[in-house]
Amino acid sequence: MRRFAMSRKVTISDLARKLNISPSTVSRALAGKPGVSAELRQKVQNLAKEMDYVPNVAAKSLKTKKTKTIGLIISDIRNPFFLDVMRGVESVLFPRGYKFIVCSVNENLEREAVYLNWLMEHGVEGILASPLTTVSGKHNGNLYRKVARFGIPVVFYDRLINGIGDFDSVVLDNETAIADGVFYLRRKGHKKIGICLARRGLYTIEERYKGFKKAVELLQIETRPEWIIEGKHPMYSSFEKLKKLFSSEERPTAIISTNHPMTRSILRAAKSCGLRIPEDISVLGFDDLIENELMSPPITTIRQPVMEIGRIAVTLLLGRIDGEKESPSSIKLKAELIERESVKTLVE
Amino acid sequence: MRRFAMSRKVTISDLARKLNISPSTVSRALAGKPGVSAELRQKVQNLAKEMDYVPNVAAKSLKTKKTKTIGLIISDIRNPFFLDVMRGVESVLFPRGYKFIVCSVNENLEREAVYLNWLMEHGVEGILASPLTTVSGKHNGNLYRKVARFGIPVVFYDRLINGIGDFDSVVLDNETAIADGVFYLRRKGHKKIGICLARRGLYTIEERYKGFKKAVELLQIETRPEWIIEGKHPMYSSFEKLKKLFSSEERPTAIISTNHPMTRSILRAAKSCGLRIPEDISVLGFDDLIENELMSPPITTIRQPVMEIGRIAVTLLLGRIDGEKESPSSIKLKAELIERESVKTLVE
DNA sequence: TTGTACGCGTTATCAT
DNA sequence: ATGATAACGCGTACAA
Repeated sequence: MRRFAMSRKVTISDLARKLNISPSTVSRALAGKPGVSAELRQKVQNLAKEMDYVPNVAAKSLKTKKTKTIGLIISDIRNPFFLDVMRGVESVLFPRGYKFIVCSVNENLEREAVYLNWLMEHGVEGILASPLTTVSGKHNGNLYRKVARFGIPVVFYDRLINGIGDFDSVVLDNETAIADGVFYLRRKGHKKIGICLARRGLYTIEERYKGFKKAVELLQIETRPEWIIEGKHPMYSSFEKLKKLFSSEERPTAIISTNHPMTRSILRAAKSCGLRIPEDISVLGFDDLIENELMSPPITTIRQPVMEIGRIAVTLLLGRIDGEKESPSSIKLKAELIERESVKTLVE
Repeated sequence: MRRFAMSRKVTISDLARKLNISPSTVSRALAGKPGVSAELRQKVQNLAKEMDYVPNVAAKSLKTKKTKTIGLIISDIRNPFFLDVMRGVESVLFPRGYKFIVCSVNENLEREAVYLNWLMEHGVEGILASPLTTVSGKHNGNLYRKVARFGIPVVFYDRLINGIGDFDSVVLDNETAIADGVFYLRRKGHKKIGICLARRGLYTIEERYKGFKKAVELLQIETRPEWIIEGKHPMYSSFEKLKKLFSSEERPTAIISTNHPMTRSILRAAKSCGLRIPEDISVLGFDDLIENELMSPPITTIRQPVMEIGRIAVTLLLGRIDGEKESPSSIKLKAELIERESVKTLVE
């Protein structure tokens, strides 16, 4: 099989020349557009395969403005939450021929900005984003607006930016999720409940905290400032505070987590303090990975429908890409409480 | 601040016209190339910012053949292994201004082929791949070769394709990893050892199996066909076989896992059979996620340097992209045995 | 230092 | 049904 050494890539014009027809006909034939006889089309397609023709997306998108690519902005790649989001996203993107660029911004505003600019330059057709807000309330809202003005639809998932309502979004009903958790604990007889806020400022965490406060007030449950553990930058590091709390006599009977890494911290801290679960302290986890089931004891947890979030968000996005003009939809999904064995039933 | 309604995107020519200079000068000014006076350059850059100029990568790459993008082929997105690979990859890509497209082929040959073609069309500058081989020995070797001929460098990570040596690669020294595990178990007094092969045919798994057989023979350790558990399609599903093995009186004293999902299956099966670890059976895990540490007991495991694999692979790739012409390097990394509490010390 | 002219590979428009 | 031509936005060799 002879083949040009390390030659120039074969283009539509090469095919055209070889067949003594015009490039436009080749283009039509390959694109499956009308206006080419069936036989000619066949010949073209055969030759294309034979000559290893590979279409050039850059040239194509210069003309059509389509790249069949979207951007996926992830707030912290270390959180396995996003693995499931990616699965959900991928499952609808692949069949439609879309690719995605992963942008892990690591809770860093500048990185988010850099990536947004890259995505614009790259010509992605849409962006799925879990946007960042710092403790001091800073965010890239204006940049997101610029992206939208630039003609690139954006869908927020998992998180929102406060005061920016003109985007589609898919998030968990965070308040209710935690409130339901508190109700559950109360039903199990718990009246002293603490909570671990993975990181102040984050949309999800603040929402969950709101739910906690509301429920606690409603049920007139005791809680104390020392029982509200706040994570700090970097995430995953409220370990020491937890140990201190767990060593104290004044600890609550149950503690609620607000995301998966935080659940891990809680378990680790309990372990290192020699506390048994649920005998010495009850734990209500957040997020549900397989490991929760494997633990001893298995962890009772608040499960969010993660793949669903990804799937719905990307479906919304593709709708916009296809020209959907409705006003923005704000979707809130319900969490589910998975009962296992990390919460003790207290006698009243 | 007046701004054109929903106007055409601003291009280099727009900037040029506004400043009464030529597009080429604008191009040079923006690209930081010599041949423009400092003041003019400033003026251009200011105007660019003011007018929200966004460079068009498609047009640029049509000229330069550079997209600042690579493809990352992942064999199964459900395996958290790849989260760490992505972290490693990202950590060296981001500072260099490269983006990456994630392609999860889900152990499916056709999907791998589809993605490879997309990546070629898309004009990625390089591809990082964990290539697939089926039980029957099929693989996309020829397609990978075509990609290479097409001028796109490929680096294999985690897995290789048998008989295809003309690519750079970064993999674990799988044989030694498992062999060392066997030695370790033997030192702890174990003489009846089983192994769980996550899925036959996969490069990594077969290599690990080789290491097992060699070590077992060398040490003259007893093993039986029933103690070699084989996963089947779909992955993660040798659960029933494990339960059968664990319920039998004839079970080994220790069992070795060959990847993370398999470790989970083992633990789950042991649990459902009421076996205590390590009293009733010792478990040597493979891969190390945080959860291993949180388990009761914490899992002794073979840890591969996952982020390193990603980091080295992408570094190799960027080298090729930069024109490195050396002959392919095959890098093998060593695993590390993390001793925790899931392996019992047997009296001799 | 700056401008002119062309081409990258493709598609869309208009003509035949 | 097919062909000719222009245009997408940018970089670059060459000219000035």
